[in-house]
Amino acid sequence: MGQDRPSTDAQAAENGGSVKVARGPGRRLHGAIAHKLGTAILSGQYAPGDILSGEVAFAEELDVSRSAYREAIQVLTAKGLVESRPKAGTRVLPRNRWNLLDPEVLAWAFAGEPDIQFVRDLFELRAIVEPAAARLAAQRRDKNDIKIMKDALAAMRRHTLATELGRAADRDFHNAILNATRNDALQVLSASIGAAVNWTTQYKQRARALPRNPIPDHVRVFDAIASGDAAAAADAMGVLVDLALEDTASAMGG
Amino acid sequence: MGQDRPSTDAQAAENGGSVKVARGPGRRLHGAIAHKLGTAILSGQYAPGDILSGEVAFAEELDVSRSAYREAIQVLTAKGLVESRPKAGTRVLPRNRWNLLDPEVLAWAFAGEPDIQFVRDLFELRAIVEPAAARLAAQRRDKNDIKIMKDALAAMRRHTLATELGRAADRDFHNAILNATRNDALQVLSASIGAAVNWTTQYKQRARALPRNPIPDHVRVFDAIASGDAAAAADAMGVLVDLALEDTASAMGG
DNA sequence: TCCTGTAATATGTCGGAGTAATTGACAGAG
DNA sequence: CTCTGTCAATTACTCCGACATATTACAGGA
Repeated sequence: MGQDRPSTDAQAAENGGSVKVARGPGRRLHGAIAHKLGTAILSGQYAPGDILSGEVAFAEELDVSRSAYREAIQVLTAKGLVESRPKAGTRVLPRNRWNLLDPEVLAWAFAGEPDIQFVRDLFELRAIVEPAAARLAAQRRDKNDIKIMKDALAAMRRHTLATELGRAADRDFHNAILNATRNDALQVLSASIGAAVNWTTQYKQRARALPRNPIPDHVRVFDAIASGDAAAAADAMGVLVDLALEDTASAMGG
Repeated sequence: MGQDRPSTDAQAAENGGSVKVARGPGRRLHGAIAHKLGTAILSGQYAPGDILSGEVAFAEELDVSRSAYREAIQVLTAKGLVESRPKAGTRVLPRNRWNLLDPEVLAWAFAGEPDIQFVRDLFELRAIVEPAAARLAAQRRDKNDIKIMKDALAAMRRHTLATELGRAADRDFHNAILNATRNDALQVLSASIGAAVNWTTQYKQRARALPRNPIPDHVRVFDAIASGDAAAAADAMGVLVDLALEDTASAMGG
């Protein structure tokens, strides 16, 4: 069920501007609108301080009802991207008000060409958080955590990282580490950053095959956590993050 | 904060159970609804997996229109607290889907009696992030950053930390450090955590006067950053966080 | 027992009407 | 000329009632 009714192209001849929002399956209309506006803001198409058209005008331009449009605006407001006030309209907030760590915002940021500087910031944050997470995991993991990590590692060995199974195993491995930290805040944060950073992996893969075998580095992290060596775990994870940074940088920077 | 009386709101009278949502000035109705439901979820009043009443029923119970109720639900959905599906209703998502680092979610978490374990998690994360931020600030600060920090420090000396001016100066000081990191992601994250952790300061203050003079510790951080000594900056900030943790723990745990 | 089609139900979407609040302009006082 | 208070216009906000759509649950048949 792609396009609803092209029957209204009569008005296309009239204004030629009604850009209907594409909505995939399982995706609500207001979600699609939020995605469209969110990516537009994150890509810089709307700059902080800009004022969006009035509700009625914008909703009509998108060919949606005001209800759907407003619900989308509430989503953007909840994520700190915009702010609406009577008489003043809806304006894009300054960048430091954005919830840049919100998973959906991160997805919007990586929907188009991601800002190099922002990717650098995320890697920097990851280099801070992930080793600390590994340290905590080494201190708090139990038998069950170790088993899950071992299984994931085995799956990574079987399937290469180029396959979906392999990437799933990689995610499982890192998630197991996060679970072992017993820290919900750290867990949520690290999962978001990890997912976002892995978006860049797609570009990297597209450029060329992975030049390095990632298994040994993962094994080093696993051994340190399993043996309860906190310092070694933080160290090994730091190496892992650094390598990912190098690969991504060389793939993006040229 | 809110005088939300968890009492059973004995509405045995004829008003049929309309528990009107209180909405302060500058606070939209849907925002008030989101706040009410958000705090209810964060406080455990609704557990993950629970299904909220139908839109029509719930909206009528709150004595608001379905539109306003729906916009509030969109806000909660955007923050990962709930998920709505046709015929299935709106259910509370598992805790690991919540955007715990969203400023508004943090505010909701601290609206009532905050969960001890969660506070512990936040302090742990802060102990990871803040020293790293101080390290980066020491490496990247410029003349202007140093001037702002120095001014804030002077203001902290003039006004005690018990006054609003003093706390504002403290915030300025820490914000100056974050700005000096030149890392947007780190900035947003640290600002959220810092604000949330400072909520606990209110309880701490209420319990007893601050037992320690915080100025010398702040000076140590400032000197290290100003002189560009990254390791010393991280160290001094670590001390600062540890001291805050001790104070809060003794005030909360006894 | 399993599968398939059908019906019920709650969310999703729509359009319009009326309310409330903020801003910007204007007039008057200092 | 500047400042302050009031007023009006504009805009988002809220409410309402109806219809569309998707998903679940149940009943019927293989």
